[in-house]
Amino acid sequence: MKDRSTEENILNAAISVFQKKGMAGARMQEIADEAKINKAMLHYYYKSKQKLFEAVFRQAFEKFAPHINQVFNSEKTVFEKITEFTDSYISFVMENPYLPNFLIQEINNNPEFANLFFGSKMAPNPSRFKRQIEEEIEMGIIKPIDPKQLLLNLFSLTAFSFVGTGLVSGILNLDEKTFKTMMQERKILIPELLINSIKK
Amino acid sequence: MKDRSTEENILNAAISVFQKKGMAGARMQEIADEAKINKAMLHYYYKSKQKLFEAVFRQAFEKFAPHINQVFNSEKTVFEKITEFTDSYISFVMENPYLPNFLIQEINNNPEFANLFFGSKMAPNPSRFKRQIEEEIEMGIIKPIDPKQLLLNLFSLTAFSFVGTGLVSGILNLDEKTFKTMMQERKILIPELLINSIKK
DNA sequence: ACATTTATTAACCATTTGGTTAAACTATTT
DNA sequence: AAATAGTTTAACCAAATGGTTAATAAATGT
Repeated sequence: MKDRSTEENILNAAISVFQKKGMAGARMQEIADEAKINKAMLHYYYKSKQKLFEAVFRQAFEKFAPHINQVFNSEKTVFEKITEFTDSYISFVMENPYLPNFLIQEINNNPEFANLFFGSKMAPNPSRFKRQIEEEIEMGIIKPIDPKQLLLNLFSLTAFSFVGTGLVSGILNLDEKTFKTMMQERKILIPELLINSIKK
Repeated sequence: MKDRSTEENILNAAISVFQKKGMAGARMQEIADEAKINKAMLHYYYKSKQKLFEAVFRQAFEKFAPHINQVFNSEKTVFEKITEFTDSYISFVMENPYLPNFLIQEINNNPEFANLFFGSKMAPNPSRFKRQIEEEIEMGIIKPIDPKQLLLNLFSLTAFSFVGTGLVSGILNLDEKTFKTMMQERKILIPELLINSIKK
């Protein structure tokens, strides 16, 4: 952290606190402390906790959406998309480990609010990808599958480890180092698993 | 809900509220309202919010652990375990949709507290299952794999849909009915996917 | 240099929230 | 039936929390 503007400092502190504790668990005072400024500044730049939360949520959503859109809207083949998504998404999440959990949590807690984002232009749209799957099935490249199930498999396999870190590490007895090694291995393992299951 | 004892009513109300809103988001007043009793009763039967939360967490953990132990400690083959876990776990979670998310969330938020449970006797222990995998590999039934990765795949594919319901439904544009249909389909789809990937 | 706008702070305020208390009400015991 | 123990409630309390204010400091324009 360099010598950023106050407003940026606040947003960064808010990202850190909100993503770890969620809307309900976050405290304005803690955000102020982390940003090393007076609590009143939070309200000076962002009117309310809700508004500040919205800024954090928007930032998270905008960081996350491109990874999905890469799958939905690029020119690559399905196999390439699976491989590249897995790799880039795992790398991304390892550097933003709280982000997927934060998005999931707050979307679950406040569906109407989340729909503002799913209704917007930047919202990922799966229709093109669905068409692509149908085409590749017809061309005999991949076996018949429900595109939704394939996507759900892809998202599950890549995201769950991070969302459920604590539970997973608890059940499997993983320390942090083992966990990270496994995630690197999964960059190969997941595409292998998914591609093998659909290739003809 | 019949005409249970007050203490049971409180616990049920607490389960409902805590599982939906988490420790931080839950309000004692809301639990009292849901149990249709005075807020002081919560403290009469359970000393504090923390204690009440612990009762809810314990109940959730005790409901959840057997599904894992079924995989870890039964006499079945690996293939049978994959099939049976998927089926029973998806059924279970469809009836307790907030439970996995609740566990994951609170374990992430409070790892030291969670370790009390992972350290206890009822805590799932994967060592027997790991040995079984090694044996079946040696016997030529399944391909060489890391047991931890197999388990992680199994848990990811079954649990993520429920933990990330909102996000998944948002991205894939699912209504509740489609979601439920897909989950039924996954009882077949997931074992197929996993077994095919490891059978020799 | 002076005035004006912008940024920042310390002190406050109102509401929410977990928790307590004293009194009332309901069994249960003798 | 009186005494005792257990249950339930309304009213209350203190701390935490989101938010405001008024005064001050810093920057900017003239």
